[in-house]
Formats: sequence, structure tokens, C-alpha cells
Amino acid sequence: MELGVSKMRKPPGRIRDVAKETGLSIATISRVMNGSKSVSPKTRKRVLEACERLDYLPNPAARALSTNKSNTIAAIIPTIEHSVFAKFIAGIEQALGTRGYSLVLAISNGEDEEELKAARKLLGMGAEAFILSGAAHSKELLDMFLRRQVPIAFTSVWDPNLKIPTIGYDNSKLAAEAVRYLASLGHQRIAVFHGPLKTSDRTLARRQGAETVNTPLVELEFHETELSVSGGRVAVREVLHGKVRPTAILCFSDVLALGVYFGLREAGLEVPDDMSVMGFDNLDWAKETHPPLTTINLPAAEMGKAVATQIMDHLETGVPLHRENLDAEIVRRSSVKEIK
Amino acid sequence: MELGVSKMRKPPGRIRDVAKETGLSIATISRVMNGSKSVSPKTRKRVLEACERLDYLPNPAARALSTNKSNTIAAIIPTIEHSVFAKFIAGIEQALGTRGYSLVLAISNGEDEEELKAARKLLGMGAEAFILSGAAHSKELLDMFLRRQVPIAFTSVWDPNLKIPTIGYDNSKLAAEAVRYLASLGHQRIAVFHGPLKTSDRTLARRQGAETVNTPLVELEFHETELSVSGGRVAVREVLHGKVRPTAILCFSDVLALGVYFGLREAGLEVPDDMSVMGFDNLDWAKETHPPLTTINLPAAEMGKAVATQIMDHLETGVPLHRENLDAEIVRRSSVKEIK
DNA sequence: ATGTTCATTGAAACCGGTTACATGTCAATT
DNA sequence: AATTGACATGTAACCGGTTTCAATGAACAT
Repeated sequence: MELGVSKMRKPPGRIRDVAKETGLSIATISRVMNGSKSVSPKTRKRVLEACERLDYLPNPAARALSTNKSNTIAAIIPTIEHSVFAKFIAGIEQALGTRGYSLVLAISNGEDEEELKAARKLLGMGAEAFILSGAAHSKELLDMFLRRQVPIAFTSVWDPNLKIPTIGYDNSKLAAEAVRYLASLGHQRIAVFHGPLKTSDRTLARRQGAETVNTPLVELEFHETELSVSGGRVAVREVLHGKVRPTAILCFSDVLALGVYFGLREAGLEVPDDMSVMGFDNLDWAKETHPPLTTINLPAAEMGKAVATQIMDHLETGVPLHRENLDAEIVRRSSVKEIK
Repeated sequence: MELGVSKMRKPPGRIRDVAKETGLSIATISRVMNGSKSVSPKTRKRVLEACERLDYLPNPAARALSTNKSNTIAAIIPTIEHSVFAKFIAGIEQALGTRGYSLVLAISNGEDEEELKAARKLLGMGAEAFILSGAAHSKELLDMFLRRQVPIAFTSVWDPNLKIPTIGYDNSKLAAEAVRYLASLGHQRIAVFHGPLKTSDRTLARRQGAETVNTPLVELEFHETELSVSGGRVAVREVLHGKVRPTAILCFSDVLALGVYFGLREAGLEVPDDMSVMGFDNLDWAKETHPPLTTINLPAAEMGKAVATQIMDHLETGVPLHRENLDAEIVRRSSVKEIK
């Protein structure tokens, strides 16, 4: 009768169980589990069979402890209830998954406070790198990452002046392009709808980009509204009650544009005959509206894939993270008409 | 000169650094970090200050290794690019966050294969419990959880016949209710649009629920289509080309209903005068369409919160997971009219 | 003064892996 | 036959915490 061994075997099989089962040392088992090449083929086979039999899976905590790697990447986003972020997350998850990494997700609601709390939590959970949205973050947060030397990347933005790598698109430039596009079609008064400036530096960048277009003939009126279908609809009412009616509405989100569609419909106005409408995002349904929505295609999923890939490469090979400017271009459909 | 100590201190401070700094033992530091009550107030204070000074954060892997807890919950969902899932995830994340847990997310694209792979990955990452969507999962997956005694819960469904706890709503019943509601307003021929049956047992349940309503006067025609705005639009065309035109379209997703709106508009038809339309989900924008969409309110965020809370309670106190049937009711708006 | 109790603290054994280094074996080379 | 080297495997020191148990000492009762 062995002593002390009477305690029930703990449910998950441990490496030493496999060692005992095969009569090998735990070192060899470990080598097999990690695909080390210095294991004879038949030993490897024997081990793998034993693993199968014992339903063995290496303990992740133990592995993380000795290797100092958790294979976990964190993303903190302001909201997930916006298609663009959802696609972005899907892109990240997919890219991470193919290489065995996992995604831990936190939602900050655009609050620095919550973002910091989430970051601490995820750090204390073993996240090896962080994917953040936008470039505006509390100094405290950034300091924390700096002190701990945790790799971070900013996404949804592209800014050559930042030291921290930005992987995304140039919001300012794109907004300016959108305005110029409308101007080129003869629109001289354009209403611009956007979400809250407070919580999103990307929105601010877009607005500032739009303002840079000072073709003398173009007048812009800005409407800050809630970032939702409802917000777009509310803003339309404002516009329709204004003294001078613009000929086009540029929305810095397709979601707003959808609200605009309904708002105009409610007012009995036709797109684009009575009002041209342009969006920003190119969500899945943008081509399905009636009329199909002219918008700017943001490569959300590609962006997720790009940042995830860069981070994994960095973690594995040490190549530094680098700025990446993704293609985003105007998708011309029929919600914008030319003004003679 | 101490020997062996010349190696650079590793960036993250370890518990023994704090012990050295304070002249206490690591046991005491550990006690402070875990809020054990048997530490004198002034010692605690001294330790906390030292932690601050050294920027100390306990190593999560080490902690997980000794306590056998990772504080990580996994969710596997078919897609995140559907608002309902996004809200669901947001609900989970929020609930987990308030109690220090983290969410690891995987996306299965509705494929058993991918789901299994993801589950293995997340298990090998230390996830302590799994949140799954729907009740249809491969035997292999379920067996794996069973063998390892990993707690799991099915969501978006409610089924009293399943042993595994279901936290959600009764899709079949709700669909039947929707049909009865339309019938009560005089609709005798109703087109029902739904997504692929293959990949979603919830869709199947809804369809079967609708079929149970055999009021003699009501005829149902089912249209399986892609689950997207586009899909709704395509299905509308089918309906309009049919021999007998229904008076109402019931969509098992608001997204489809949106496509229907555009499809009808394209055909020059008015909602609800020429066609009544009803959705399923009550997405944020449903009240903002023109006309506002009659639909069924699914408590996605609440569901996320409910399942997360149950799981945390279970992990901490051992109370068993239990079935939970959440309220979901018809939201009457003006996209459905009464037929005389 | 002496014994008892309680509150603090420390020593050391884990937790389950990884990996540097040592060891042993066998075939190829001289 | 002796030497060498490549390969396969084992030994044991770590990784950084948690927790049991014992030790210490102060407060209190006798």
C-alpha cells in the first residue's frame, strides 16, 4: 500500500501521470508536447497515445509560469455595438486564432477611467500586448504600459507623428477627401454629421480634416449628435429647420446615414434628388439601402488582422511594431447626385 | 559582493522584491495582496507602499498555478457581426469586469469544427467555464467539457428538456406568438423570412414554433435566405414575384426586416399600407426606421449579464447553474397594420 | 510570576510545467 | 580497439506565487 497516494487523482491529468504511464521522464513528455525534435519517433508516438488515453492537456498556468508567455492578447475598445468594431474584433480573433493566441476583450465605453481599470485587470491576467482604439489615452495608462514594457498599438488611426505605432487609416485625410468629392460634384453647402467629439479622437480628426478643405465655394455646417441611427435622424430635423438648406449631408458614420435616410423619408424627401447623403464605414448593408449609399470603405477586418499579425510577429521574433496605413477609399454609389 | 545577484532585475517586480524591500517574508506580502485579515494594519500599509514604489503586480500565471483559478471565462459565438451578439458580449464583459473576471472570446462562424478547435485552445489557455450559443453542439465538444468537468451554459435558448442549463428565451414560443399576433390582426397569409437553418438551431426552433400555429385561416410561406440586409431584400423579391401575395412578412431578425424595408421601397410599396413587416431582435435602430418596426425584444445584454453572473457564482460558491427564462415580448410599433 | 490565548509572522512544501546540463548509447571514423 | 560525435533521455533547478503549520511575542487571566 503506497502512502499518501490514496488522495483521489485530480481530474485533469498532469504531466507526471503521462510520465508514469509511459515510463518516461516528465522532461521527455514536455518535449513531445512542445514538438521538440530531439525525441525519437516511436517515443513520441507512445507519448501521444498516452496523452490521448489520459485526456492530458498541459496546465496553461504552469506553462505560462515557466515560459513567461501567456499567448494572450488584449483589446480594449470603446464599444462593440458598432459594426466597425465588431468586424475589427472578428479580424483580430481570426488572425490570433490561426496561430494559437487568444483574445481577451474589454469594453471601455470611451471612458479613460474604465479603460485604465480594464487594462490593469487584463495585465493582471497575463495579457502580453494591448490593442487600443484611437490615439487619445490617459497618460497614466500609457505610463503603465511603458514602465512594464508591454507592447501596445493604436488602431483606427494613422498618425506619422506618434511614436507609438498606429495601424489604421488617416481619418483627417479621408474626411477631407469626402468633402472634396462632394464639392467636385457641385455641392456648395454641406452638412456634416458626427458623433460626440469628447469620446473619440477619430471623430475629432475627421472634423478637423473636413475643416481643412477651404475651397472658397464650399460652406460646411457641423452637427454633433449621438452616434446612432436615432442621432442621424435628429440631426436631419435640425438641418431641415435651418435657414439655408444644404444640398448634401456627409455622415461620419454609416449608422448616422441610415438615420438620415429615415429622417428624410419621414419628411417626404428623396435621396439623392432632394438631398445627397454620404456615409463613412461601408457597413455590410450600405450597398443594400435604397438608394445604395455612397460611403468610405474602412477596412476594419483587415485592420484587425494587420495589428494582430504585427503583434504576434513582434512577440515571437522581436521585430518592432510599425505604423501601417491601410487603404480606405470612397465607394461611389447612388446616394449622391451632381448639382448643376 | 553578492554572487549571482548581478543579473539585471527583471522588469516586473516579483513578490520577493517586495519582501526584501520591506524586510518581511513573502508569505506576508502574499497575504496582503490577497486581503487576508491576519496582517497588522501598519504592516499592510508598509507593504502596499512598497508595492506602489516597485510597481508590483502579482504574476498571474504563478497565482493561477497555485490557486488553480484563472478568473477567465470563455465565450464562443457564431458571429459577432450581428448586433444581438455584440450586445450579448457587451453584457457578459460588463458583468465579468465588475467582479474581476476576464472574457476570452472566440468566433466559430457556426462551424462545429471551428468551435471545437476554439474550445481546445481556450481550455489550454485556462478558461474556467464556457458560454456557448444555442443548444446544438458536437458530441465531441460536449464530451470534452464533461470529462474535464468544465461548467458550460447554453445561451439564446431556453429549453426545459435539456440537462445543460439554458439561459435565454423560448425561440419556438416567441415565433408562435409573433404569428398569432399577426393572425389576430387579420393576416391570413404570412411570409416568414429566416436565416440558414443549417447553422442555427435557434432559427430552426423559431421556424418550428411558427409552424405549430395552425389556426386554419393562416397560411405560412417560409423563405430561407442569407442572414443580412441583403438577404431580406432578396427574399422580398421572391415574395413579390409569387402567385399569391402575403399581407405580412415576419422576419426572424431585424436585419432581414431592414432589407425588406429597402426591398419594398425599391418596388414602390409602402409599409404598412401595402405590406406589414415584423422583425425579431429589437435592435437599437428598430424604433427609428420609417415606419418604426414592430418586433420582438430580445434581452441580449441582460442575457449576457445573467449567464456571466450565474457562472461566477457557481465558480465561487458552487451553487449549480440553472435554467433561466428571460422575458422577451412583442414591441408593437407601426409597421404592422390591421387587415379588415 | 506563570500559564493561556490570540494575533502576527516566517519557513517551507507545494502548484505543474520548461529547460540547461549531465548521462548514456550506438554508429561512424581513425 | 579507441575516439568521437550525434542523438535520446533523465535529473534537477527554476518560474512566482499560495498556504499549511509552526514559531514568536504581547496581552490577559490566574
